[in-house]
Amino acid sequence: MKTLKIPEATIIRLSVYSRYMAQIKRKGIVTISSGEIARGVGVSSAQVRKDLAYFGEFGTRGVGYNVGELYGYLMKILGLTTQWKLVIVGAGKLGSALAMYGGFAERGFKVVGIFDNDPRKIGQKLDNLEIMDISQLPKIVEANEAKIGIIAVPAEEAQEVTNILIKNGLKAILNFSPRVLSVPDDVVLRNVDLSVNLEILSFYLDAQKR
Amino acid sequence: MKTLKIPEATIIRLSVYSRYMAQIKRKGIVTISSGEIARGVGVSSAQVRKDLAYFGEFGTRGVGYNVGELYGYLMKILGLTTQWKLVIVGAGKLGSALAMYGGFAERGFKVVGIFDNDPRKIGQKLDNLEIMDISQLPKIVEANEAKIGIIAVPAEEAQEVTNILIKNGLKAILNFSPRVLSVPDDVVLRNVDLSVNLEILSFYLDAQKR
DNA sequence: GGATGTGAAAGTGTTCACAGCC
DNA sequence: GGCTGTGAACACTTTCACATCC
Repeated sequence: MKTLKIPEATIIRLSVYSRYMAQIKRKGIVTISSGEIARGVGVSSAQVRKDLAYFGEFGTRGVGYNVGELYGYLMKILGLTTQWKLVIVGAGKLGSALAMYGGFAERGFKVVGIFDNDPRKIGQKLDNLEIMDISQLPKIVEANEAKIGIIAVPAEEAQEVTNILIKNGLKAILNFSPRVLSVPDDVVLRNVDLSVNLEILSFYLDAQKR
Repeated sequence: MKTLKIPEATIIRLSVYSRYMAQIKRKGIVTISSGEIARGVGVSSAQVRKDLAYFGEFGTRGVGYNVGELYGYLMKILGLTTQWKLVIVGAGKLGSALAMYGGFAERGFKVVGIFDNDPRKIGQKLDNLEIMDISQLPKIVEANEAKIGIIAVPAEEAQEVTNILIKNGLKAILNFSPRVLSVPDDVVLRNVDLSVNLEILSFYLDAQKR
């Protein structure tokens, strides 16, 4: 395998391809071409082949890709053959919804704890998960070997919570707060900013009128 | 104003700048340089200046930018001087949380309706909003002049719901379902895929071990 | 024949570095 | 002197087009 710098956009598409392959696999289709994948997920066929080429040669010339095999390769590339444990900090509307969201389990992520600092919330149940005081976080992270933390607290508390997560050895953070966070180089950070997404729509809607 | 093609990454950053300016403004700071903005949001100062230069000359050489003015320009560029009305389809965990999420109102977005097709959910209240049958959507969209639709239904129903939204004249769609949607050219679509984001973290976490 | 894998070309976005202005 | 605004250089990503192989 060559060690090139892989574009982040490629990783995003690989995740999309993998889900598309799961869908195709369920239909019982055995073979698929880059062109068919491309049409299914809305990119070019060359793009599909280039993305896959970063990681190896998975297809057969003149034929295409074996659906089951390709799915397996994609899951392995994405690191989804092991189950990742994650914790959520912030048990407001968003944090609670994320804790109960079924989509994570489907792809092998397991929520092992949700934390808050509001005494009125501590002890409440979300499905099978009890909201715990943030002071319990170190114990839960260690016991479950959680590696991913989700931040669903208000902007003002986001950096503080981030520091706690990092101190407890978490190496990946998904930030839902509308605040730019600083993290050390060895921690992966992704921002899912709901307002930013609406504002992008606003920009293009408004632009249509100009 | 020049009409260049503006990178989408620029729009995302403008949204981030605008929120940072709101924060700075609250502190009572009057003037700020591109370098200070850059440090605050984690980009380069040249990037800040280039992004702004697409839309005009807002600063004063040797001095910097007036915080209040720049904030106003950014809000105008982003189309946030008018209030956008939006509807949410899907009143599951995620849709319900979004309906009650305070962050939207803060930036001038108003949820005017939430819809589902599950009879058990119809009539239930989320804060002041009653969950309605999807058949009521056309009426609500028209009465409120809603322009934005949020999709929070399972993957299988996502394209169908999208078609309904488009038929009712919505021009912008925020898709939370893990499905690639097709929309006409005049409809703006953004995807917020929670699992994709976790899978990107998974990829980089796994890569650390290699 | 047909679809992959891949260098080369085109296109897009970011950084550099400095002229211009306060 | 200091900071903006911007053309030019650079870096990165996508598309093209075709040799390669089943």
